[in-house]
Amino acid sequence: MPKDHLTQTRERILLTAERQFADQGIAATSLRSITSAADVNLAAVNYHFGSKDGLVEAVYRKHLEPVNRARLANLKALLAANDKPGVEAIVRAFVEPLVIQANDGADGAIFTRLLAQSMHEAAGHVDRFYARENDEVLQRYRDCMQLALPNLTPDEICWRLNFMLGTLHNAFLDAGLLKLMQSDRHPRPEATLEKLIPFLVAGLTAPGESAVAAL
Amino acid sequence: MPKDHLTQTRERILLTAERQFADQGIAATSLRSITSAADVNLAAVNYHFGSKDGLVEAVYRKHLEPVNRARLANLKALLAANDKPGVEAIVRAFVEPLVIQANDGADGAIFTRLLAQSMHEAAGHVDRFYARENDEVLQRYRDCMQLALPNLTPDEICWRLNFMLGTLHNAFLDAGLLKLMQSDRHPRPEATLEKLIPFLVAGLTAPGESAVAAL
DNA sequence: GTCTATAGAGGGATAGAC
DNA sequence: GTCTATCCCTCTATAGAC
Repeated sequence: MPKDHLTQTRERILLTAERQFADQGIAATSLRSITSAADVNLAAVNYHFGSKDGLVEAVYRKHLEPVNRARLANLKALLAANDKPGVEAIVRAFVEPLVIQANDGADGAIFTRLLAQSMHEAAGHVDRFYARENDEVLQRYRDCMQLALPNLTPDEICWRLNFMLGTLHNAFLDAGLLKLMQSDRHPRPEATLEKLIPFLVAGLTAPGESAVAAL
Repeated sequence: MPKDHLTQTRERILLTAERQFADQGIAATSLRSITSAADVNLAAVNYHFGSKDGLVEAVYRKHLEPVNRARLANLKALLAANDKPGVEAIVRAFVEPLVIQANDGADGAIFTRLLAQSMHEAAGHVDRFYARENDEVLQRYRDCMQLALPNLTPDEICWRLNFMLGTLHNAFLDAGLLKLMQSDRHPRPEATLEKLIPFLVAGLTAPGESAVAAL
């Protein structure tokens, strides 16, 4: 019994929704707009996802869970192979899953754009799910980063991880304002990654307060 | 004839709007919500601003124009005093107006949060105004940054300015995910600035492609 | 310049037939 | 699992009295 295309409707909604959410924002996207573009019935959203919020959470879960699983696995492997990993290795362990995700089929790159919005739509739908999902991952990376950068205070580590997240999310936002300034319209995720790594590594390893005070 | 409180209604709308836009996002904020919180009549928005879009643009104009004026003035002063400014000086010239703005009265800090959303609501209201307003400023800073970092390709300068913008906007986003990780709930803008500068300067001055190729 | 009242569009959700 | 039809709500914008 092939069940494959029994879920076609559900998948079509999901694919169309993530595209429109990323393009227009979640609040500005109506279920009617999604279902008509996906060529499915309006009521199907509520049947398959319960509500608009349910659909939003499904979109996030679909993409965010694999990324965070990979981040945790990478970190574990890194710590198993080396009891004091370098900063660049840690950054790559965190960022590469996002690049892999961005290259995953036609819809992967769309989600990276959506991700950039997530930090701001905090007041709304995502809030609890998104924050909780990321919290564990960030705590582990914070601890590992502290190992790699013992000269920085825990406080400073938090600041810099926070900066890194901001940089990261905006970097994949379809090049942000970059397109206003040059010709390269749609950089591949790998190209962005290779520009990003030196910037992040240098920022993270910059001399901190204690180093300045030591002068 | 004191005209001061003849514009009270207009000001109240503006103040309430920027707060709610920053908290909930523009699309998710209704004129009803604004006018009832501001204790003014619903129709007053259309009288004073023409439309919701008009109100949005007024909020942006109010805060963004002074910031960008200061950025251009700072850059001009910097180039007048020194024909090859340092990276840190350039970064400060760009970022400090934002900090000053964030400390401007009760509503300044609110706008910095709104600013972080602007890169993502591009599809909507702000688009043309916000992009055009920032474009000139960014071009001048790009040119100046190229002077300070002659080893980087123009392409690389653009990437890094873009990264800087992402970092910057998220940094003032009410500390983003930082609050999940530690106790310091509402860092002052100056505190954020001092953490931010070393991160940005290090990232911007990191060795680039040409430097790597030279090895 | 401020108000009430309402037009007119569009939103999410659901009941019930198939 | 899919569809139509519809309920009920909220939204922006405006007309017109004061």
